[in-house]
Amino acid sequence: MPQSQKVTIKDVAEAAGVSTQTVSRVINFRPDVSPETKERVQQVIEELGYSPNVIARSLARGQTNTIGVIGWGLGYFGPTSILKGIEQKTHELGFSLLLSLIEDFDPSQISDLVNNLLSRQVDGIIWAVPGNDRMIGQLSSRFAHFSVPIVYINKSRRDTDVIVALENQYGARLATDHLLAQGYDCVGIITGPSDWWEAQRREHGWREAMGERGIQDLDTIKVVGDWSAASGELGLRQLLSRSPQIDSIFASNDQMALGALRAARDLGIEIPGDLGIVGFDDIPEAAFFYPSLSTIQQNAESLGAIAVDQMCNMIRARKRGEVYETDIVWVKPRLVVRDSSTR
Amino acid sequence: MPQSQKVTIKDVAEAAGVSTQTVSRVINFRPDVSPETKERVQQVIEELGYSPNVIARSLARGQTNTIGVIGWGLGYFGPTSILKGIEQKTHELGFSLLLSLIEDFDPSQISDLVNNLLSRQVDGIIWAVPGNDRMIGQLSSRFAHFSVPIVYINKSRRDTDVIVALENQYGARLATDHLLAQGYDCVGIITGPSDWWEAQRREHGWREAMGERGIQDLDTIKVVGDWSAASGELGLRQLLSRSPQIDSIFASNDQMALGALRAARDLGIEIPGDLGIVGFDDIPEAAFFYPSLSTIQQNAESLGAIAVDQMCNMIRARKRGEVYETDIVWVKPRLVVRDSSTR
DNA sequence: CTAAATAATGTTATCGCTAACGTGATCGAT
DNA sequence: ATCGATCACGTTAGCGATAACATTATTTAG
Repeated sequence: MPQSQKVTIKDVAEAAGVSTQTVSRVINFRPDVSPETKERVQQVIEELGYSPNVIARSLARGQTNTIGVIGWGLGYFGPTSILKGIEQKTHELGFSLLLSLIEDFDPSQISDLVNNLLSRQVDGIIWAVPGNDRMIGQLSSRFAHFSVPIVYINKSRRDTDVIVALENQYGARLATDHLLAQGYDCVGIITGPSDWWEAQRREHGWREAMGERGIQDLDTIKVVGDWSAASGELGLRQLLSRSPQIDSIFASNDQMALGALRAARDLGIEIPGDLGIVGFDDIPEAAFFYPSLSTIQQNAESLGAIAVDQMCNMIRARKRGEVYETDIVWVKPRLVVRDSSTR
Repeated sequence: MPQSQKVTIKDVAEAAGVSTQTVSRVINFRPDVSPETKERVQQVIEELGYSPNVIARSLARGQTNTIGVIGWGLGYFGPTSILKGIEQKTHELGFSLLLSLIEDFDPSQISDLVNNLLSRQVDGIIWAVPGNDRMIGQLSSRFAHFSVPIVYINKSRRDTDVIVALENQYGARLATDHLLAQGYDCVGIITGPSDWWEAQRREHGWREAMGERGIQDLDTIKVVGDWSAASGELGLRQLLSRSPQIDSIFASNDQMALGALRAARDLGIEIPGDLGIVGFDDIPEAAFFYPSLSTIQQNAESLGAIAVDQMCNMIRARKRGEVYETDIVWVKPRLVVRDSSTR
């Protein structure tokens, strides 16, 4: 059926004995075509294996039905799940996805990427890069007067931005409160890099919960990791040697929790008996760690899906000349209790 | 600098007092433009913030500089790394990436996806879906007369296909031989679904190594998993109850190895003392399992990168009317020895 | 000093499609 | 019978770029 020579709308029109416009009407399901003509055209389309050239259509319509994503951190469970959610929703809504990944936060590289997406005439851009809040702030003010809508995933509030974000702070509270409720008294934290928004919010939630318990001097029971298991391992060792009163740990992601698990074992510390641990993310492996890891499950795919929904709403609104306004959309994580935190 | 009203080549031409063709020559670095004109045009471009409309250019040139990827299994380390490699190389070579993910192997859905990519006029398609060999066979014969080149990652040989593949069999041999060399005598296998090419090749490598040792009745020391940790856990239990003589395990991926690790612990089996385990993939967490997991490291990113290279070669060749031929390109994995297999 | 080559532009047609407008034919209502 | 509406199309003119060819100077060679 598919052939190498490209069949154009003109070929179809000639073969069916109608004008290209009529063919166009048929393939776009427009009303003013008689049933007979429609049938005939459809049959010719079938026979010739015609399929419209989306590029040409985009040029004529001034809309590409394509959205661009800028992402980071394939290899981490959260960002990957977000991308998966974005892709699914995008296709569900009949759009295509132009993917760009960044490695680091080089502003000029990012600028190039965005310009590249814009010159490819994407209808919108989803910013799915976690991390450095200040830098994103700069970017978003630069992006503000762009010709296409932008949706950000997981960044701090700025009035003019459309944002979909996980309630990181709430998740951290869930984790910390859970440990406290289990009878642990001093919950230390292994947090992510301090300029990451996610890390900040999670730390904030922990501070809040601890503060309500009247626990002081939180900085002495906190250590900063870099999301890697190695940093979690190191982190727990530092934390325990500095503050032996710590009897439980909230780790800002599961990898660091895994590192902590390993450090504990190497130090002869029993989990959950001597030390409780809760992670964040609920990576698929977490249930199989030893002991199985309690953690905060975030539905990252839905974050991505919601972002795409927002995006399409904005595109539609803009097309009709309306203004689309939204608040931040918050997605709630939930606590998954396993062995590492229940004594 | 960037403004909402789109600036076209015409605007630039008028502002610079030249024809659009001259502007086109400047932005495409063609020789026959006088230095003065060139400079003037470039300045106007700068001032107006002009950036060419890639969609229009694609239509005129008949080439989009875009390649489509069909992927599966974000959430698994291997496939995700492949995608990452593809993305990097794609951008490095000045192409854009249209991403499509599939969930299952529904042929009609796949057909739709491919047609979608083709109607978006991609210059080539990379098939980065592991799995069912027979189905891919069908597909690739259907794809054969397509108008764009296709590169497959990790599938079995077919003469007309361009393929980049990991030496799965070799990797499995490395793993099995390593266990045997460590003094283990009976290496059981937890393999992936039997219709997956990767699973087949890995099993084959294991069979080869075991056969050379003169070990018979391999089917009794084999169990089939589904790549998940849960199936690895179950798999080890089944294997040991059926064939107690097993003293080591080659698991076809790290997740299943993790499951086996956990089953062993729950059964009171000491690793690596009583049982040696080697996985496959080298996911970042593997080094932090307890005990740390010996495994086969595959450089999946380079698989993706090579596929893109091949793709671009094919595109270039086709543009010049040449025929591009290749064999399979093989990528070698390597053994990473950790605690789970050394006694 | 003239013909041919070269350099530096402009013109025209086209890529494949759609929007906007135009044109007959049919039809019901007055 | 006349008129406007509606239907079912066709025509024309773009979308924003490039390819191919045409057109001027301006050199260069013989």
